[in-house]
Amino acid sequence: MSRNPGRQRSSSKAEETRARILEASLELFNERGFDDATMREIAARAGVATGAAYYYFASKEDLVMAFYRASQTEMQTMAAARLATGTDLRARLDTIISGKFEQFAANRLLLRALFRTAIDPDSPISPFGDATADIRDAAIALFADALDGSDVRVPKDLAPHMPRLLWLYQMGLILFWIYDRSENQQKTHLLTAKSLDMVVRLIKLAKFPPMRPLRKAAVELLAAFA
Amino acid sequence: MSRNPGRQRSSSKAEETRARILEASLELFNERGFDDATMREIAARAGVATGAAYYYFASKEDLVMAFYRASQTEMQTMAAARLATGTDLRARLDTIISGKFEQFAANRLLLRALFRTAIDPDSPISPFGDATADIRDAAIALFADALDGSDVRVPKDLAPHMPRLLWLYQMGLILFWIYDRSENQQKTHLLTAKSLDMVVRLIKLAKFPPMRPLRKAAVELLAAFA
DNA sequence: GAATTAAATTGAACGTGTTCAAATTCGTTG
DNA sequence: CAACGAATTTGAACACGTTCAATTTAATTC
Repeated sequence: MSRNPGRQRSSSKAEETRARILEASLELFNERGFDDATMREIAARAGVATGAAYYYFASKEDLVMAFYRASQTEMQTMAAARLATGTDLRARLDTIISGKFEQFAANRLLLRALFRTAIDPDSPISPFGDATADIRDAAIALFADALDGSDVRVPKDLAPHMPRLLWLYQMGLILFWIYDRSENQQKTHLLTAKSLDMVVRLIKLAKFPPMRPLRKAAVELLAAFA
Repeated sequence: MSRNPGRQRSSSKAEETRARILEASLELFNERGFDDATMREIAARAGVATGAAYYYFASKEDLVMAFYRASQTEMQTMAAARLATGTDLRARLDTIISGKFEQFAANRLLLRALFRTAIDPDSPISPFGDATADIRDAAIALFADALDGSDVRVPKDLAPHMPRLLWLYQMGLILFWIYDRSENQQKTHLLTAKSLDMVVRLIKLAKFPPMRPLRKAAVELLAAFA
């Protein structure tokens, strides 16, 4: 819907209406929270009728997803640039994860709403669902980059699963962030720092013989759920 | 509201109406799922007007919470009984975890709805919130029992954190179960079996020298978030 | 440039969860 | 037992997210 119609340039008029609705919704979500912002009010602020919002967005939740998708691409370019230098794995992972939290910080109310609906498997914005596959793949690819450009050698059997595993780890941190009531979510940042140490240490340990049976079990498990 | 009014016995008439509404809601939630069961239909099946449901329950979600509260105590006592025999750690953990899934199985649709509200940090039934501390502590104590009665020796520094860690692991499995669309949730059971192998292996490995720095880091992290 | 097709926009209407003033039931009191 | 008041029950009404037939606007075709 409204994907570039291919006629003229990029159908500027409609594109602008869509942008106005999205912008109005983000404002209201962050002002009042997801539940207390009404579609009627969003449409009114964007200067269109109620139904227009549904012409451009499938649902109220879809507005949040549009924001999420937009911020993911922004993240993409941001991280790609920052990832250009340095080979230290911990620093590279921190770039991605802390970068994401920086982005999240400004839209906490909105993202809490996102996660609440996202947790429902039937929701189109479930982070594990089909509809968000593109976003998820892009995020996972970022971790693959971080690994590839680093000086750490991941065992061959584990390597193909590692990006997905790191993405899952990040999701866990985000879940913690949702619950984190500490000022500026410093608890999350502390957890990120400390757990990142462990994660990197674990990756480096993975290649040594005593870890072999554990690693094999892990790989077998990961393969079964690919 | 409607807590024992203290006059006569337990105000049998009202109590029965309340029970009828709760029963009707559980039926409909499991028949159609949370979203497709309407309050009007629930009230109709219970033989009362729509508003009556709101006299006894604060909201539609509160109906799910009422079920959760009722079934929670049953869960604990059941698992405790089964834990009486055997010293194999893996078997003991499996008793707790698989036991929980057995009880979950009958009310899958309903529990999915529950989780949706529970994930909201502001919800009174958030599994990480203050209001559910007693339930959570009981569940964690169950894992402490499983460890204590087993033949596996957990390193002293790690031991006090282990029950909470296992509870967290169980929460992860439950999250997976929520999403698991496979028949009879066999994927969850496969994941439980395989990951349980890894968990037990990791616990047994934890005491060996090469793991010491990693273990220390883990303990430090756990201590910071106690 | 008129006719035709597609895109964009409208706002009333539907079914929902929830609220609430009014009506009813019921135990208690005088 | 009459009367009072609290507990219970009712169903219309409200605001919401969402849908959709109808209308307007823009683009394309001949």
